[in-house]
Amino acid sequence: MATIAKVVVEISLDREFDYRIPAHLRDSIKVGSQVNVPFQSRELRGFVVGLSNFSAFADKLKEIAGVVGEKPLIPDEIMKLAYWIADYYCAPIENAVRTVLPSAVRKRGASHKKQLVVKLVDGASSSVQEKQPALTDPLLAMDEPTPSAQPNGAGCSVYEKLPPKQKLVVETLRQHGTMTVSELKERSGCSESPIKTLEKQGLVKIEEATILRDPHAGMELLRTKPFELMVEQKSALDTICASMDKEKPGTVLLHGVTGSGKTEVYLQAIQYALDRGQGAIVLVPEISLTPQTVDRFRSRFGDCVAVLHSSLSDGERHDEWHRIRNGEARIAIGARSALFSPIENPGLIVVDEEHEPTYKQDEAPRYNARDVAVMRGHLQNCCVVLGSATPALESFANVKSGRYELAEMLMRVDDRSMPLMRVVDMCIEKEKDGRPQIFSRELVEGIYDRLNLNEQVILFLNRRGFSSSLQCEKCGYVAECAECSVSMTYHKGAHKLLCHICGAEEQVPARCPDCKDPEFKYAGVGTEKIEEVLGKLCPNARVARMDSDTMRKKDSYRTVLDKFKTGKIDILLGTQMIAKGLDFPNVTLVGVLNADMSLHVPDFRAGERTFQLLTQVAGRAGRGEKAGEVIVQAYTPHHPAIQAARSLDYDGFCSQDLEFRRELNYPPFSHLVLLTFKGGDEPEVMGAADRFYEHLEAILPASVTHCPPMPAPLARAKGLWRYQIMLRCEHTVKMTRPIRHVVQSIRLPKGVACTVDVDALSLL
DNA sequence: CCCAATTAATCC
DNA sequence: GATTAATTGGGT
Repeated sequence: MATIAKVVVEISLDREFDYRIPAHLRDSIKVGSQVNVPFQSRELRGFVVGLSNFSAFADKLKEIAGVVGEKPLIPDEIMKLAYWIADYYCAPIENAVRTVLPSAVRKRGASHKKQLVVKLVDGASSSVQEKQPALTDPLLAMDEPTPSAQPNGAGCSVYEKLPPKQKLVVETLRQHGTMTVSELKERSGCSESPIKTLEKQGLVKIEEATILRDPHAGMELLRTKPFELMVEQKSALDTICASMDKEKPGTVLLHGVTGSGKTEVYLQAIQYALDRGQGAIVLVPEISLTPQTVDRFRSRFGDCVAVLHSSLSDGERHDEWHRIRNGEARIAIGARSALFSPIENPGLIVVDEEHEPTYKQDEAPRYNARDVAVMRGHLQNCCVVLGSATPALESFANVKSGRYELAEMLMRVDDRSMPLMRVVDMCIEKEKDGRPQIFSRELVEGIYDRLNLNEQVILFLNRRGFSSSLQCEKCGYVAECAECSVSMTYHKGAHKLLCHICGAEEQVPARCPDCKDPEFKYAGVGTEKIEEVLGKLCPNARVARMDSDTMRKKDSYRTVLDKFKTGKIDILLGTQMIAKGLDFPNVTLVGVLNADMSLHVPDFRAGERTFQLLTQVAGRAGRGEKAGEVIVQAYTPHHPAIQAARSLDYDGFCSQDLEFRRELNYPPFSHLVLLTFKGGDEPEVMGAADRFYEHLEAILPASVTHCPPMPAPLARAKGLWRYQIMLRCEHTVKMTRPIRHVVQSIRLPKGVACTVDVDALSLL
């Protein structure tokens, strides 16, 4: 029996501390237990991460003061995951432990809600029906009404003699079963006194019970049955199930074009896991933006799904977590952090839209949930499915190298064809009219045609605001943010200049601050401007703009989409947020206004991102009976990323982009680690980066590609200067081990901070 | 040579 | 992160 516990405390020290386990706690302390420990002069909370009989600090050991809860909060496998994350992503272990356990569970005072409930005493009425737990068969239809009690009871004479108010209370309880005092008061319309009297007479009981805060209360969904699968879907499902049957299940990359029915494959694969007595985890990129997908899981599996929505309250989150922990929920669905749900014996982990950068956390630990999912699958002998219409090149490469299996679905369901994509060369348009155009003639005609046919249009431009800069025509002055190295965006609606990096607001100057000229040039078009132009182009069309400016209010997203679905909007105009997941059958034209924009960012993934974006946006068209069309406007129409998207040639795009990446030793041919130094004083930041690099260079193995620090593409943000060191190597440890060493050995000047981003996705 | 202020070291 | 020990530096 272990006498020493290794503990990480809640403050970020990145190390373990040894404590003696007092005899009376020997049985209750396990790896993963939350404990209170004396630390210097105070008491801290921490987690037991290991047990031992020896300690190098035997002379100064203190005793664990107490343990929180009976069962360890962190199961073994999740603890192993936390360790792997801390190690691989160069993060403090305490940070990783914190990440795998929601704060709603970890924090002091996190508990189940206790309330007083009123219950009919047995025998008081023989006809009372207890509410049945609908756990047994997930395929049973849920929408059948629970049989209600017969109105006249079993001829109970005591009941007949009750005063009317008390009669009403008993009747309410008979119909709806046990409920809280307040609910009972509301439903029966009585005050508390008749309930109290009934209690005195022994007809009802008032007792304390734990109440589950149900985030889906009152939102019953019709249960669905598995659909008949198409040939490709069936074969994909077979691949997944075969993998699950293996002794060592693997990772399956499910490459399915938009509309090929990936979700139904997930659903049936999960059913297979449930049938084997296993659970499942489903990760989606942005859960608040995919209510339709989430609803499909709930309507197939009902209450054994725990939805870890970002808008849950701490209490709801706490309860959902415990519903998973005690096995009541067998399926967890949510964003990134849902990966750490304590699903016991998971048989399947699904990562939907695996290429999405939102799976990467942008604070320590900077983990990628897709890659950690593969790791969890490996640790728990569980199959992992990565689904996407445009898999990341990293995943594609893992198929090629044989690490992942591939399942492909290249046909849309119901025999629909992929939309036809046309690329319009905006340079030619410019020559025709002598000046840059926002809309090409083809796109304008396309819009008019669709409006005449009463069909709908989606227009996509990935830039919000009215114009991306405000420039003086005379002297060339451009309004820039005081804190960041970017120009201020002009927002016409708010009549403000906004910084899209730090959010700073400024008044729009009446005249140029330098030369006092009152004329400004509005350069770079945003969605706000498009909305204005559309108003002139087609004054009768009903246009809705969707970007983070118009989506400020909580449910405006749902409101606009509902309006679009019911045909109250003709043209939906928006940024990123309308690129994914939307499924509107009446949309027959999708226009992409400036496809080059994402191509010209200084990032080796620019081509890949553009290809993905165009493919995803195109997938919004032609999802109904009528065929869809996509018009892409670009200044570099012949760019391989645009051409590949046009001809729906995923493989072709990959082989050509991989060629360029191989030459420069970029991922997926290497792993990439990005070190960023930030601070308020530029020379100091530069100096710190240089000094770090000197130490690092001296101990880096020859296989690591590296060059000296340079200013980040975004040289300054939120008042901080940024310098970067980029490292590339086939093996991550060859970079992270030396980095760890330098981080621990040299001290950065006060006011300069360093972040380590392993497998960085954003290079800004 | 003193004391405040800043910086480094430690926590089991 | 918070406390304590060590070091600095400007004053007399």
